[in-house]
Amino acid sequence: MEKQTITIYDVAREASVSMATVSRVVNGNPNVRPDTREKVLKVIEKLDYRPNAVARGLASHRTTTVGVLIPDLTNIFYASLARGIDDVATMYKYNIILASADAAKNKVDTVLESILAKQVDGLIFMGPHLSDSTRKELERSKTPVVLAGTVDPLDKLGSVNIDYVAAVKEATQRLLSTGNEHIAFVTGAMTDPINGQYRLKGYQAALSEAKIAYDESLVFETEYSYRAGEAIWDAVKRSGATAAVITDDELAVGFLNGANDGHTRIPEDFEIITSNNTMLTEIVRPKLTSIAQPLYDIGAVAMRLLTKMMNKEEIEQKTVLLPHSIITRSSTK
Amino acid sequence: MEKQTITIYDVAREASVSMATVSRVVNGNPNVRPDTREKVLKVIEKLDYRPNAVARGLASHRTTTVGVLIPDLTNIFYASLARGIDDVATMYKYNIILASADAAKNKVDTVLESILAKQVDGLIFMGPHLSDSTRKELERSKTPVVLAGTVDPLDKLGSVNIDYVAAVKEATQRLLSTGNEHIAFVTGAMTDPINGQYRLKGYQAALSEAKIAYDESLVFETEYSYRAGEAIWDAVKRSGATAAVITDDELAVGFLNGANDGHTRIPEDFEIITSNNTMLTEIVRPKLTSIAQPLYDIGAVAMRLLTKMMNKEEIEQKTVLLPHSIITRSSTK
DNA sequence: ATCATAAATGCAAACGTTTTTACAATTTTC
DNA sequence: GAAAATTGTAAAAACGTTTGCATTTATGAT
Repeated sequence: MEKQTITIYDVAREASVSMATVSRVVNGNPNVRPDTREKVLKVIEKLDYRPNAVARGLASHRTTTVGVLIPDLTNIFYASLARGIDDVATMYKYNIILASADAAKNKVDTVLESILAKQVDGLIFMGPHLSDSTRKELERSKTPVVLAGTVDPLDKLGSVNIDYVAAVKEATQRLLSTGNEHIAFVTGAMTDPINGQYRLKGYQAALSEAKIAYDESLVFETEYSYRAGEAIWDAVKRSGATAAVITDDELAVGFLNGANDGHTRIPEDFEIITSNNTMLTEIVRPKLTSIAQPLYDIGAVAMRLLTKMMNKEEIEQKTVLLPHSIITRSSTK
Repeated sequence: MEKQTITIYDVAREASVSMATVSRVVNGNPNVRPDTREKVLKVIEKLDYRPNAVARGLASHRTTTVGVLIPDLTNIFYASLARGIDDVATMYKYNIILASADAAKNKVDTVLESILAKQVDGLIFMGPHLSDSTRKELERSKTPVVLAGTVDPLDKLGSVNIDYVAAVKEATQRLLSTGNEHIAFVTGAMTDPINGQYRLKGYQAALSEAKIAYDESLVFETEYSYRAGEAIWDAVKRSGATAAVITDDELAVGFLNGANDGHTRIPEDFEIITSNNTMLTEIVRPKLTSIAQPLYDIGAVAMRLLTKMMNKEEIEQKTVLLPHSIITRSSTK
């Protein structure tokens, strides 16, 4: 009663051809006469033969599997990217080994190791921070890697993003344009390059162009979660800010509700711009003005880029910047 | 420059032992003398040897990989289950091959086939409906399967759920208790057993016990999405209902905002109970009263159950019902 | 010491494919 | 009609492990 599997050998025998020929048929190799192909296909059908991907992977050194590292499955931002990744992966016949790796918990390297052991053909990395040890691990494995929705400050790996500097600058300018002089910047860990090196720069650039002094006490560093947003509202309000650029929707939504529940009127008394334009921005009241990133596309393009790398195709540019915009809703004047 | 990999053979040679011994060391087989183990470990360290999981899978017929089918990654309900699954999988050293398979698009069987080809040791199936062809495919593969957050009307496969009949019955009773006589039931496809056979039954049971005639025109069948909720609000309102039981949070949130934007006061003029108690219920205003399902746990327990099946351990019961409750918030009186 | 037993190791055959090589059969070319 | 080129097929060697079995070495009781 054990898994008695039909192998390529059974098919070969039954069709009176060699295993090699069956393999060719299965893989669409043109060097097979139409009638033998036909004959083999008949037998495959009859025996209901299914190639074993593991054996195939061992023999061919290709597993048609890619690893995907995601910090948090339940964060809509990452889930949206993942959907783009998944769709394109399926399109190109790749399976995805997904692993969530909370950077905070130092799980990344362990998880990565287990994924690499599975001989994935490529890897997509989401999440804000790529540690040195992770980078080293990746290099040693020589597996093609693309970052999705996160930057590589060393600019060595493939990556797909929007221009975070410009986006945050525009968002800040939008708030400046309605007369705000004290604009808070609420974001995640500054050690993440995307925050500390890119977004912050955009924020500062906008202020500087408007001849407003950068005030560190208006920068709030917290984590990306609803609760964190609720929690930080009071502090931001007390800082004297009259508007905020927030870099994550869950955070922004928590923040907004903190304001709502504290009876501050949005946008009359306080304006908010968030950054990811996920469904959340439309669910809350007032709806949130947001930087619009093409989330699905970032994932999709990242995966597409990865397929090229895995095929060793020529890559015109390994850092792709997708367009962004600002969608005005009701949390700004 | 090609991937010159260190194999078990290299380690064996360098440590002057046989491959078998190295294999034993790597796999923690106790039949190795401490000092040889030590010696081998040193060499492994020195050569930075990493076992190839594909070869391992071929030789041992175990891949330490499980397949996970998810209908929609961006639906927080499923994402929450997935997180539970992922955590437990990691705990037991399994990797996850994740595939999203929109049942609507008939992708399920194709995707499933590709996953099974990868020789996964087990499979977790989410999503409301298990078609006959899918079921057949699963049976033929003899792969252990657990359904998470969905029922098996034939009661053949493992599954982890709450008692959907009781939960919806209680939710309906909650609405009856505040005097509602026309309660709408807003849900997904009735062809999905979880809706047509379980939840509906709970709804009907509550009505019947309250001696209220079941009125089919109060049952609304739509899809699980924010837009669908917004869209259906008017129809429900026009039906004369004064309250609704809704079986998906995104749907409920859309519905709520439809009501809000149409200036119906919740809960004064219309009461709502939703079903999944995701973060969304706390994000909207008024916050939504909800059936509370232990989402993370459903996923976690499902994965745990699957590990037992994969180990061929004795299973006390293959259908697990986890406790539920009703969390009262502000969308009910 | 001696033998029986148990523990540690090695040998070599799987595992189910792909891929290389070689050759036979066919087709093309002149 | 022979030589050359092409095509179709088979045989066998990888791929990097695990594992059953045989063999060697250690252990302990006599």
